[in-house]
Amino acid sequence: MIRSARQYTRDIFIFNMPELPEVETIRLQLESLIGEQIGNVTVHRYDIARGDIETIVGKSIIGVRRFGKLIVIDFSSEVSVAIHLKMTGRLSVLMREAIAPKHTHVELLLRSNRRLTFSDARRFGYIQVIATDEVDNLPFIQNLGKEPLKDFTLPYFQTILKKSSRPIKTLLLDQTRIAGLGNIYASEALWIARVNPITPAKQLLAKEIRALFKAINSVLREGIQRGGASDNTYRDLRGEKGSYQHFFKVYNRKGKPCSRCGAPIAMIRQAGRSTFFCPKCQALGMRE
DNA sequence: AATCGTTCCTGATAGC
DNA sequence: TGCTATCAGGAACGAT
Repeated sequence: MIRSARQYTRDIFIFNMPELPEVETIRLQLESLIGEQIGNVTVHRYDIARGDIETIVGKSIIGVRRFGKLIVIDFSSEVSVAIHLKMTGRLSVLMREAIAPKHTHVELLLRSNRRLTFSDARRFGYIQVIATDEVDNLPFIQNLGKEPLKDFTLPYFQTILKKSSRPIKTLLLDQTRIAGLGNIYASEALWIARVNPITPAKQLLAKEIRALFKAINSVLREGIQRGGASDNTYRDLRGEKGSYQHFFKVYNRKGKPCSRCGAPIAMIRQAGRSTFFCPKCQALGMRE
């Protein structure tokens, strides 16, 4: 396979970005800040801090919600902040005098002498101030698909699969269909369900759909239980790693033996993303 | 309406 | 050692 004029002999460095379990881990930890009052706000980059973020000074945190991979912190006086970490965004709670992480773009000084910082090397993420009653109208939330572990049901899954000819892996990553799945958990769920990632969605067999539905829910639940996956860059609110990376069956395991059948794990590219799977026990089966 | 390709960005890496 | 091209990916956006 010719990828470029250059041959890469070593595996490429792969970031792992926050997906539903990682964002949920952070959301749970942010709940410990409920009741905190914002003393001051420092913005280092206004393209990352959208809207008039100074309006939260003096307000108290009253709740933390999650919509797919989007975090919403609700403050008193009907003000909210929507935060998307995208690839390398990170939220950290530090003591007042602690050195902020590299690439810190926004700092919230809390009245308890702690700071909540938003840092992001890639700068794809954002922190956006919005009226609480406008949160549900955010385009991202308006277009978001069903939420796994909540209202994502088997009949809904069957319906969206039947309507799509896209490769199943690509469909799983579509946030307007299913909220919160990313590259890791989509690949892992497909391995568990023994479904080939390039299978057109509408061609999945009934038993494959049921297996995949169960696998999506189980990988996300286990991801949350393990505090997310820190294959590389992800850290939680306290700067600590999750442990789900130790349980990867396919993700970032190119060439390593499948734990089920021993065949080497393959890596392909789909819609510009890397997909890891076992070519033997996730072989494309017979379709009518 | 659904799907696809491009874009944003920079740390890590390999090759020279 | 230093320089440079390449690559990773969530989701917005434009094109088909």
